[in-house]
Amino acid sequence: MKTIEIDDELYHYIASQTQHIGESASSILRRLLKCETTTVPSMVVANVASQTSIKLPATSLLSLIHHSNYIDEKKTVNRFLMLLSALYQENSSRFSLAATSLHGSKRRYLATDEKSLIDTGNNTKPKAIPDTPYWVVTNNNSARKSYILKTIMDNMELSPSIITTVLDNFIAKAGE
Amino acid sequence: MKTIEIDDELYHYIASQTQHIGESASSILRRLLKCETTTVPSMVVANVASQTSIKLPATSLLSLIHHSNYIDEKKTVNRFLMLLSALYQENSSRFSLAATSLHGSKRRYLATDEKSLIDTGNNTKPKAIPDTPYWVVTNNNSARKSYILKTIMDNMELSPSIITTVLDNFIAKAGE
DNA sequence: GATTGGATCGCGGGGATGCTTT
DNA sequence: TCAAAGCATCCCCGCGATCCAA
Repeated sequence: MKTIEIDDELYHYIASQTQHIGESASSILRRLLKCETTTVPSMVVANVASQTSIKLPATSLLSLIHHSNYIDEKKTVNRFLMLLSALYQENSSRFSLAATSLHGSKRRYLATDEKSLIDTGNNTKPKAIPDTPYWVVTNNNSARKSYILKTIMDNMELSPSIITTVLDNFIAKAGE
Repeated sequence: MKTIEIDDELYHYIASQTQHIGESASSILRRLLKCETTTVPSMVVANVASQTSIKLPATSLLSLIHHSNYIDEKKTVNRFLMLLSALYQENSSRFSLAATSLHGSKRRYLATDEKSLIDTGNNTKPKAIPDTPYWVVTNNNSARKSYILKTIMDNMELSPSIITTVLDNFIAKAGE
């Protein structure tokens, strides 16, 4: 362990990015420094929010689909996970609400633990949604992934135009 | 001013991102936390070069292997391509020199066109090195990929300690 | 016999397709 | 019986260790 000194403003910013009670500074920083990767969203939102103090809905989503990490990703699952992660960053409580009410006839689609996804189906192939307490079912086709995204976005009450943009983009990339 | 505790590895990573002698932790962190950009390797080199006008050898290489895009990448080929790309950014003329003199008994390993790699072997699976005019042969084991990296780095006359660091890291990740 | 290099083929992940259920 | 929705088997393809050739 090492100690570093940082100014108050920066300190508060970092502290505000805590995702788990008692999370260490190292853990928070590692996540934030990953921002060049997938997690742009949370940063972007945080920055925009602190600068404008106006809520700009779906900022992280829209920036994600224009971000090279997303654009260059050719596996549908990975884009799926990125979008879910961004949705969670967008509004974690609405996301949670949307998540719990979503399921198929047998399968649960989202949960905060791997096991309940494994237990409600065969070969569901659950994957953790990055920077999120959630897991998603993954063994399904692109149409269903799209459906899961749509349902969550609808429940989160994002604007219809944004939902359309995101889905059209997702489907277009999936079918090639 | 506030004090935070972080683990050693993270500390060294942050320290390695210093751009001005005596730069404060806050300053470094603010810069890193804004880096929503992506293309760190080439970016880093360009920035460092223009700001300091001192040649800092292998900066892009070392930052690459601490970068989440590299760390999180589990496919050896992709890390291989990233490293080659960083090496080219480092010094394209030395890279070119090193590239042309490198081959196996039948196969050419690097070329500026796909065809000559296909033609000098069966199933060579050439891949383009990102942000580079070069292609590499890919259908080989990790030991050979490592050998290719080593040979190029040696020919580019990077410092032995850097070469060791990069290779140890590459091999460690490959063997898991 | 040992070493170096080539490239076949085994393994694992992704997700479309086809079967099952409602 | 037909249609629609949902599940999960199974095919395909990329990676790269292993084995074969030089």
